[in-house]
Amino acid sequence: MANIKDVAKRAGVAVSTVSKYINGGSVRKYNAEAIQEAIDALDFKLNDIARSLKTNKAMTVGVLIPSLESSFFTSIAKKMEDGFLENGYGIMLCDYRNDFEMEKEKLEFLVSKRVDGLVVVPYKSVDFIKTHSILRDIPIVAIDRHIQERDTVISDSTSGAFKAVEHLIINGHKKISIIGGPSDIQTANLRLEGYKKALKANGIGINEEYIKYGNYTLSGGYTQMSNILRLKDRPTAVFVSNYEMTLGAMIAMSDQGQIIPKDMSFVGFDDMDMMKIVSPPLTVVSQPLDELSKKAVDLLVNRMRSDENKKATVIMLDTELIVRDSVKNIN
Amino acid sequence: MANIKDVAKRAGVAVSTVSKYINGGSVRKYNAEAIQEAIDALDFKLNDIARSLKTNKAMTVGVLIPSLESSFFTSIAKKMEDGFLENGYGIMLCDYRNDFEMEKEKLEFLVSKRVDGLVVVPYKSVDFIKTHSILRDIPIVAIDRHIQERDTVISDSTSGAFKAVEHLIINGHKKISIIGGPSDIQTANLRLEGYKKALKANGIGINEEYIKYGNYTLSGGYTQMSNILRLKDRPTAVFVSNYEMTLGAMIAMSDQGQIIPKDMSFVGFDDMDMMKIVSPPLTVVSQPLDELSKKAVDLLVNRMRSDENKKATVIMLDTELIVRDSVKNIN
DNA sequence: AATAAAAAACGAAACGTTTCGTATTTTGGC
DNA sequence: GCCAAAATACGAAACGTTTCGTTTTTTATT
Repeated sequence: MANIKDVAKRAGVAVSTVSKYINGGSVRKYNAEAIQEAIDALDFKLNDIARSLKTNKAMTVGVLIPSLESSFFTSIAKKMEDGFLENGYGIMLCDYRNDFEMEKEKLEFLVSKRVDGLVVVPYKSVDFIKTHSILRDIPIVAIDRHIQERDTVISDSTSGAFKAVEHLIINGHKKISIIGGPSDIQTANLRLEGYKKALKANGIGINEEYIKYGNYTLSGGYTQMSNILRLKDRPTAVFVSNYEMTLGAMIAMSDQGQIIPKDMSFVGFDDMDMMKIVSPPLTVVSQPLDELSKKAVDLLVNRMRSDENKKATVIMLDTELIVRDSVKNIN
Repeated sequence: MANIKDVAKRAGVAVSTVSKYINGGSVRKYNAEAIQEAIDALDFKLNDIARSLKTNKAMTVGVLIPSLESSFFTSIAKKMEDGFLENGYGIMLCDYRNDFEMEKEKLEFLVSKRVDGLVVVPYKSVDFIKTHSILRDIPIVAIDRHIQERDTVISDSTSGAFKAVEHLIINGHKKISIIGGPSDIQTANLRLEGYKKALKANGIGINEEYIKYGNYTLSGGYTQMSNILRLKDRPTAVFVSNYEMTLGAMIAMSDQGQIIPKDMSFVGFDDMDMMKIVSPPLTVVSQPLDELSKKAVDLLVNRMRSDENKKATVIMLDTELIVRDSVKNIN
């Protein structure tokens, strides 16, 4: 495989001149032509690894999401990839299966690839990122969940959950269950908080039995929904606080021969395509994915380009309640 | 940031000794201890880029799939990632949005990162891969679709489609439509072939009006299903030949107030979780994803480890028809 | 046409590793 | 305790770039 030296030799110029040409520096016309001829003839491809070693820039950003099987996150990943590509960056996409050990491993893997920056949907790595010798110094944007002293883009989980529950209350529901997430995930807590606030604001007491903690996965949603269906004093409605669990909860419903919204009203979280085709179409809290992705890209690109140490910015986006057919009016 | 030189200095040994230690060579005990102490104290992290430059191995494989928003492919990607990790390889995952230009770009991006091997779900890049100067010499495993003279893992599309259509016929259907894929995608052709074979084998004539070509995306399925519903002589059943289009076709049905299987019988392709929770649960042709992923990993790892030029192996896996509730018996 | 200033080309050093041939130390058999 | 053989350590070169200080060439001014 030809390298820059071979090109220089064939073109009859110095290596540094070839380098300059490749990187867009000004070069005398006849040299430019000779170099280009040599590049074509030798089928020279620049060795990015060598360049990275020298420049200490990989022109690559790492993207770490909880799971590749979550359309919510892959959808964001895809949108961000577009944005980064426009800015000249490629991406390395990894997932960590909602596993803390793997989360750390993948973070280190990405760092070992010397990515220039990172977009992370953090699970338990918040402290790890803060203390890890290298991660500490690398530009990172957190999405979906907050990392202290880091640029962060999130949507307003609390008010989203509030809207969802309020909607149920307006439709006459008083016995409302929530399938929340693990208490070590920020969005889970915030959504639970929104749930509680909405109940309180409407003078409805909190029944601890109605509060279930899933693990943000499909099977978690399934399990918790099953538990809810077994309750003696069964709720008339349930708010499921993320996308995967919403799917899982629906499987549980259908497995038990329960009909939405006849037997149970439903409000889900995250408006994926799927929410429109399931039967019935689901009422959901929708996060602005396009905006979220765009902001994340902008923040990270800025951070990577300038090394002035600006303070972290936190962007919180509004959610929207999309009303479809999964809530029964029992007034 | 500490490098291997700093470690050597602090440990009082030569750089090459540190290198040997890091790479598992035998080193005198007191030196090993001193080196480890230095590594810890200086928080030394090996620079993989420098190592890659020297060894010409990145211990990374590139995975290129058509779309990150297709659960079918992300699911495979995830399974393969596990396998590669077990073998010490990290992965770079990319998608190309079913776009040939982007397919080429991403291929070149991955190559520019000097990945050691590639797993590709090829769209139109078959020739590109065959002729491109670098791709020609890099280990590549094709999945889902075949690349000549390359290791390939696919499932038997033709017989899968055959089973699907046969199932419809057994249930009394004669007017059977297919939503196939673009004619430039191999699986699309093979599945169409299976469809035709099944009809012929059962003495049913082929009605060109019943053959629709979608683009393997959700919206393509939607459009083609809408077209089918508009047909004067409407079919009683439809076989949709991939996962995304199946979803799209279902949205179209529900948008037009059509009920499965009352108004139209359905057989889909690829048994994702979703197929179980939609209502009704869908009868589908299922591909063995675990096996497919595992074989792909094995093939590529072997290929990367030995550079003997073994002939390409093609593995074809069997599909399975999973019968659920989306086909009406009209006998 | 001479000269100063600007532009371009040059060559060597550096990035952080691994590798390889050589030098040194350790081991074990006598 | 000696010596050969085995084990380990060493130092320099190399991987393919970029960068920077210096030299050469071109351009502009008079």
